Amino acid sequence: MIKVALVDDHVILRKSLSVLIGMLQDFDVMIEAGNGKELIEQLKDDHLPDIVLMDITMPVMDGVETTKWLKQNHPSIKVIALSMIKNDLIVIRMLKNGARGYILKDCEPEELREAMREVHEKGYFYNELVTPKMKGKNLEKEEPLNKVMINEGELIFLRWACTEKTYKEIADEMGVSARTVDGYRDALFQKLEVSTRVGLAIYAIRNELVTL
Amino acid sequence: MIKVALVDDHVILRKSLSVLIGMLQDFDVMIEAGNGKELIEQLKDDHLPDIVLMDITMPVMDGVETTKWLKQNHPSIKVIALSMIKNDLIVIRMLKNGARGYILKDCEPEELREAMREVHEKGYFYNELVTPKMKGKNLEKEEPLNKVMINEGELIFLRWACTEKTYKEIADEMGVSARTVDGYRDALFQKLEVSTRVGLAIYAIRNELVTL
DNA sequence: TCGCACAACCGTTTTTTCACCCATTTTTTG
DNA sequence: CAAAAAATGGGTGAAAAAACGGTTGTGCGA
Repeated sequence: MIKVALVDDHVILRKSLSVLIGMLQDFDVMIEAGNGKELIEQLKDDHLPDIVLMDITMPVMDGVETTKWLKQNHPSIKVIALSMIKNDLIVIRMLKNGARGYILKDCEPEELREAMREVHEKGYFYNELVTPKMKGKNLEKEEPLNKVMINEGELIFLRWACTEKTYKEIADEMGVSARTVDGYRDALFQKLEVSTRVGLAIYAIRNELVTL
Repeated sequence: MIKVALVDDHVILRKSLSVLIGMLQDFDVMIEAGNGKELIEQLKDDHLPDIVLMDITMPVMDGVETTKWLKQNHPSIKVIALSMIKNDLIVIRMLKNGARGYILKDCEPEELREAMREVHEKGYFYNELVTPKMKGKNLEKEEPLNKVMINEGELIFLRWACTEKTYKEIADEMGVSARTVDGYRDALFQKLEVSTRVGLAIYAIRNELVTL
């Protein structure tokens, strides 16, 4: 029996997915959690899941943070990202933090089953979403995996850009000069191919870079 | 047997919810659709569902549009809105267009079951999300149901506000003067209690007023 | 050690956004 | 019908955002 944990903030999806997986041969849902923190609280060292199906956008503790924590504290647990969106940046962020696969919420149940089986047997599941990101890359190192790689400062700024604060106020929050913030903005305009602050916010939301 | 149709754009949720509902006594999922248009295409006059569980944010044809269409073309079909968010405005919009109930995606399966049963037997399911909106109101009439009632022009503007267009360009798109657009903006700033365009966009997205 | 790339920083100019003031017309309502 | 409310269009000025052209310092590899 392969032990599965489900982490997603929508009860209905969690419960019904639990039923669906429970019907599959060889799989047993042992943990359900509404966010990363709830998952961690339920983990017991002598009774860990083999696989975690992890949503990305969640309150309290999101999928990226939780995957990172699992990699450090329970590296034997294999995380599969379960996301609503198809986006290079978020795929890379999850893989870099230790996810073994990345599938969409509108995949067929059969693909989900195959992903869980492969991850359990081979340790990874590389579908067409993941493969292009793996071409001779070492995910452990900080390499420029993608032209659209956003660095830490830019990411923090991007999240602030989704608020009503002015750039000046964002600069204060981040502890850098207003001009530096302008630089982040200009860099992101180029990388993300947008030209307004609304464009930034929409991008961040669409790519689950912010918790709304 | 109560015949149920599921309309949601995420295959996994649809399939697993279908399994969950199928396990309940008296309920049978006869239609699954990824959006309103798919639902309509599958409807046959001699074999209609009793209940439709309707997601709100969907591509092609969203939950509000689809509910409105069903009310006009198949008033016997009872729609229950199934949403991710708890928000007065979207609750009212769904009810005004004919929905018989409104439940959240993170409710317990038991509440879903109760909602379906009540809607089928009594014609409506009013939980704590809906009741406050019904106090002596006639939803058929265009009444000021709420202080935060957005009119049609403002709603169209609000959707444009989630793009990279300037107000001038939005005015051209809407075929009104730039000043009128300013008026829409100022009215929404007050009603929605925001003060920047990013605030508008975030509100619209958070409340599923736009299809991202 | 010499560039090279890149992040952080700075200043200026133009465009857009926002906050006030207002008038006119249409619709709603008592 | 008359009064009230809502929708539309308008102007000005201050603030913010965006486009542009720069400098400096640091790390890294050829």
